[in-house]
Amino acid sequence: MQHERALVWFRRDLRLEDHAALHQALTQARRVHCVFCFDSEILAALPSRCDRRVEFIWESVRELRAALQGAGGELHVLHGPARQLIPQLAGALGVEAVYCNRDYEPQARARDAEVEQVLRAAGRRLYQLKDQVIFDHDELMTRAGTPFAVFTPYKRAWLAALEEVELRPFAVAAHSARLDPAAAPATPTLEQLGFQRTNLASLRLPTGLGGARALFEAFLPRLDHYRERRDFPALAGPSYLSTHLRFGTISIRELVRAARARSSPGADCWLSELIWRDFYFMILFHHPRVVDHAFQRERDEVVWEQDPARFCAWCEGRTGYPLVDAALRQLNQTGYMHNRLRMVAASFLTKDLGLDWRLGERYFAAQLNDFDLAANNGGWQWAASTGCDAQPYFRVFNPVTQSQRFDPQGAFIRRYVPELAACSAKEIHAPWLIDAQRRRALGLTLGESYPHPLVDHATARLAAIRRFARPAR
DNA sequence: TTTTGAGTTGTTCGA
DNA sequence: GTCGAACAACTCAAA
Repeated sequence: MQHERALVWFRRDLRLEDHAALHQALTQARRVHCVFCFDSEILAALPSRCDRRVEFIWESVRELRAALQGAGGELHVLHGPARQLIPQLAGALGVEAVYCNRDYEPQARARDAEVEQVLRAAGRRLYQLKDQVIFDHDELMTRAGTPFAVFTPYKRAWLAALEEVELRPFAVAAHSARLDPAAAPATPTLEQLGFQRTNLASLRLPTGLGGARALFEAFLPRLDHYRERRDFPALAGPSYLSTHLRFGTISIRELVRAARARSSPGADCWLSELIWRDFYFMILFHHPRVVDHAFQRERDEVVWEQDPARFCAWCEGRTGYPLVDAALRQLNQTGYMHNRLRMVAASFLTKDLGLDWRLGERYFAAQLNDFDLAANNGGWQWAASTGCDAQPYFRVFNPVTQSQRFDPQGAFIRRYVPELAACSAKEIHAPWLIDAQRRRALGLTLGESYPHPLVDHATARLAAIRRFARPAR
């Protein structure tokens, strides 16, 4: 036994099972305390006091606390600056070590480095465990010893390495008697944190461990169909686990085990998406500059348009392109956007409107329940053709073609753009092409009941390609 | 060191 | 409607 007392610091890993830091602490210490801190520095930076993510975390923390109590332990729930409160609590409890799961975002790394320093000055240790990813930033390297920069070779190396590991769950139950049950103050209310209720409860996004379990169980029978269904926003193709993966209410290892247990094209395809997640964490760790710069340095020279009115129309789902508008309205109303639509929306902002990818990235960051810096940044830079392994710049999505291909009946558009609900499946993708008489019959007045298209796609596409083309040599 | 093969998600044009 | 080529070279990763 290495330590008499330890403290497990929960952050984006709000579960009890298959939890690396908790498992390690229970293995190495006789007495284990647990803490979660609503970090006032993070909360203050949020754009709104009405934030589904905060409510989701708050609900999940309450469930985690109940689960810990059920297992014979307790969860200290703090509110304030984590980099001060965590070392303070470690001191008050007299622990020798603090255990947490590693975070890859630049700000979190800075915070953790500071906490480690303060703890060390007081003679305590901070252990950071691998838990968010299957393979850490330094575990998969090219033969030249450099980090991968292209997905496919990374994926090959990742799959080869997966063959060599067992991915056994980090069991907690065996040592749960070591959890310390000493009472802790009540969990602050949402109001005390400075936040209001949102429409979270009305969404199909159950919170906490139980919510993650329910979504996972519901997805398993669909897993084998993932590949055929995932691109159609009107279908239940994806797992809808992204927010749970973001806040760690389910373990990535459990998902990978499930994918590996099947051998179907659907399971392989889904596993590939999980590998993208590891890939972007790795990229962010090695290249923190991508947070506000193009991964491809020469793409920082691209001159973007300045047009706040158009940006605003995009945000509000008023571009006049039905699928793009449906996508943004889905985001605004629910905090979720289907992955296919994230690409369509990002392509439209950066290629059709010629606006800086960082604007869209920050808007998504503010709105997405599942917002994760690494994946969001990677996805935006892919779509904007500025990233590592990005889409070639001349490959520009056609918002009408994408609409016809991936929402052929217009079912998804009708859900979020009701003013077009009466249009036929043929008409709904490009309402400006409907002739005047038929438009009157539909009660559709462009510019009034639904906007004119903000730009002409064919023209915008050529402008986008020019924007990226290098000057003639 | 040099060479070789390959690269998430697409669109348009012309035959 | 269907098909293949062009889009534009460039860089990465492995042999």
